[in-house]
Amino acid sequence: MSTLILIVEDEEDILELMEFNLGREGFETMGFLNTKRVIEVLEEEKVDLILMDRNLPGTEGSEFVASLRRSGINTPVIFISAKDKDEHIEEGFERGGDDYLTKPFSMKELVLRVKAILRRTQKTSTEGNVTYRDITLNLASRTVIIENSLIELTKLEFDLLYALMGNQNIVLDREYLLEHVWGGDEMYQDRTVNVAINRLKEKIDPDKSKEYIKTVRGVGYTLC
Amino acid sequence: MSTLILIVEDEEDILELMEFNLGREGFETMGFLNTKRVIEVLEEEKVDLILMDRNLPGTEGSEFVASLRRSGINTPVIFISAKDKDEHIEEGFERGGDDYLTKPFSMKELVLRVKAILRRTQKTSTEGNVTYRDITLNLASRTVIIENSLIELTKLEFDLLYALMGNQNIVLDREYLLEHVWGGDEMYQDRTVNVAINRLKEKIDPDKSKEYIKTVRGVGYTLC
DNA sequence: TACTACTATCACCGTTTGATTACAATAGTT
DNA sequence: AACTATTGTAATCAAACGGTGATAGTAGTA
Repeated sequence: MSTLILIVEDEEDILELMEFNLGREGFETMGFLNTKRVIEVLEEEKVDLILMDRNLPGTEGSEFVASLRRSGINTPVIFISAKDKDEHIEEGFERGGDDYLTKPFSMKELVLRVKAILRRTQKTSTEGNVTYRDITLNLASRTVIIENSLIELTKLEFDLLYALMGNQNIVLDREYLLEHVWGGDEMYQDRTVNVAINRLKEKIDPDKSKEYIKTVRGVGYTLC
Repeated sequence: MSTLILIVEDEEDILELMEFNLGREGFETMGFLNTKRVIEVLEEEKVDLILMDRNLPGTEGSEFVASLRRSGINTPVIFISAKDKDEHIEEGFERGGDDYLTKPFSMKELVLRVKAILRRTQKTSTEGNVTYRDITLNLASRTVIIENSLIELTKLEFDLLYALMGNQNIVLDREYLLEHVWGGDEMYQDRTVNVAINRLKEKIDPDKSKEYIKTVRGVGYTLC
């Protein structure tokens, strides 16, 4: 899943330069010399960030963004402009810009500001997932997806699976699991882990064909 | 619920100037001349934004922020510095900064960048609508529309629903909800949340056919 | 094969947790 | 003041969860 950046900039050489530099950083870009077809694109494609020149012939870039906002499009925007007076900065921000670059700017700063904005806005979408083979855990939603279908786990089962998945290829002994999954000060028997593992196995692999969790006799359990 | 900005700046007159200008815009500020007591404050108070001078005597501001990030504190940061070379900008961003201001800067630009970051991070603080399935919240008018008809919610119910809708697919535990919805310093019981959720459910889905809010046993609640 | 040590599995049942209702306290309104 | 709306807390109930003991199973070893 790559990141798509839409650029509106009427100076063709600058546009190319921006596309080149962002492309080199692994971003996908779509460049436009004016705002004509931009709305259609925004409706069709999942655009992650817009770089918008404010000094466009015809429409003002900030006016265009303001109209996007009115129609409910909240894609983040970085304005680009030669104007560097406070009043213009203000106007740009007020109309829904997330950042501001004034020409001339270095390509390095462009890339850095782009990354900073994306870091802020993309959060949570990809972070917080753990994967092992065809199992995916999402920590935030506490969901478990196996082979594209949702599996229901109890809190203990989820925590247990998370402990195992966060330590792939490492054998976790019962003492460790009781400490980290069960936690607290209560004393439990080692056997408790066996039963919990068993219940977990039953849920994530009912027909026992996958063998996700391997028992290491005399030690503990592991995903490997 | 006001916005709290924490400022670390060793030049006392500049610090005062910043506090004055941000205060005038309705922000609460806490100023520090060094990083000594900052961590304690971050742990106690809900800080919305940090303004961090990089040229501090002793610790580098960016190094300090890097250590915050390592300990899991993700409060947004704007770096302030006299250094304006690319390499330093880069270092600031890489270490978890969200924006960068170089001295000398105008108070107007400071305020604008602060607002821009807050807009981005606090999401839809007052602007815009939030939707989930056939529920639409309007933050400005604090109204709730479900299936095209208006639903009356109390303040608490609205705030609770907003918290859930602003964190779709994320399980919110009771502690989080008490902190963010109830706020304040009072101590409430976890059970308080149950009852509030129950009342909210009754209003948004009287015949219990929609199942908007899912209970995650042992953890909390989520919209999913 | 026989023995041993460890593990899987099952069923039971106490504990925990959440839903729901009722009540009390408080604040806001008329 | 009387009334109403709001919301925290207590009480009750039902259900889910999970720890434990008993028993069966299995791998390792001689």
